[in-house]
Amino acid sequence: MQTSTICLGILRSGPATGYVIKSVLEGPLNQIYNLSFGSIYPALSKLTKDKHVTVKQHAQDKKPDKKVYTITKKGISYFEETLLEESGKYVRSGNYGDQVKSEFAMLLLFSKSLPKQNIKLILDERILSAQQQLNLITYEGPISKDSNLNALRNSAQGQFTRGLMAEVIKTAINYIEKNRKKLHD
Amino acid sequence: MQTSTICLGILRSGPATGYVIKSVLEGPLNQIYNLSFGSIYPALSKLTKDKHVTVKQHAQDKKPDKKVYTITKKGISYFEETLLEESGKYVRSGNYGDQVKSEFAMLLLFSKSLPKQNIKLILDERILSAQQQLNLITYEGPISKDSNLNALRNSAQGQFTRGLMAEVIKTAINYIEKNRKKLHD
DNA sequence: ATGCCTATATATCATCTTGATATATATCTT
DNA sequence: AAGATATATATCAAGATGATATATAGGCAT
Repeated sequence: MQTSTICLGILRSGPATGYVIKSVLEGPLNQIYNLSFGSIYPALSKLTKDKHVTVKQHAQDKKPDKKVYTITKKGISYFEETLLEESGKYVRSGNYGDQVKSEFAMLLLFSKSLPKQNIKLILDERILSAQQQLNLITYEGPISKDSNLNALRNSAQGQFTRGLMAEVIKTAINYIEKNRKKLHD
Repeated sequence: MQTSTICLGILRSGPATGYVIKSVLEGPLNQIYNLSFGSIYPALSKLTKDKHVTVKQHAQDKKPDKKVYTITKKGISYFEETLLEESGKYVRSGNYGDQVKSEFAMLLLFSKSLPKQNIKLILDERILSAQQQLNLITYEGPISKDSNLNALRNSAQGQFTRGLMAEVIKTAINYIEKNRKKLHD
């Protein structure tokens, strides 16, 4: 999915800065998608140029201007058309699809080459890390002070998606706890 | 994890061509990791230059030579050192970690903008696709004619990793079947 | 048999993404 | 008072992707 489409989808729920878009991706949408500033900022510039969003610059002394982006009617139409046209190609991708890059799984696959004590530590840390990620996804407090992006997270779609990711993480934790002895005993 | 490290890890189980390395990643290691030829071939060239692998060229008439790569003792040492040194940083990454890009989950998150009939079709296709991926992971037949890469897949580590991915996929299928009505009813 | 698809096999490259780094201030914590 | 964290944008080298090109063999359908 193009970075600009992701930005439009998030901006559909309310105006936001590039920084807030990244925060949403790292917080409640953790496990689902992530993007670097190096792709978010150019995408927002392109969207502005194409009139899919408007930008209001809040001048700030000796800091770069804070740029709040708002989706336009043209942007909403474009987003909805793009999503419908391209929906088919996202079915066979994603985190249990064909674009996976699980460095953790590769590490376990190669773990015959690691001392058993290290494997134990790695699995302990992984379980802790997964539990923290579970907390991030299930967190229900406000995302950002003055943002209505909570709506996206709390919508039926947001609840469904976050619930799916939460179940997947719980399954992984249980599996590791139940089967870890095969790797270090 | 660097592409060269992945290649060394796979070559540890037996000599292979770049094409076979990609096949392994797409078959039994589906869901775990994937790489394009555009990164595999340069990695193998660099590994050859660094004497971490040797290459035997099988001349083929009017075709590019078939290049079979074999890991060297130096390559094995380098692989084991690298894996141990960097193991810590792979714990917080991966397919339920922080480097996720689930286009499917994003599509569902934005699915309020799609006609309900399309959502139904998307979910049907996704379940089918997930079941196919499950078949790929659990497939026990030979990977490649003359390769002992089956050993990697059938090792305790291979079984653990593939079992983890299989459980995750099954959880996702069950979750979608149980909760899909929230998205299109 | 002729055409078409799939598998085997390497190579290249424009375009995009990442992860690091730089810059700057406010606010919270110790 | 110092140090860490949060807010906020921007840039860029290095690496990865997805498409495309090239070439042959084998299977299978018409």
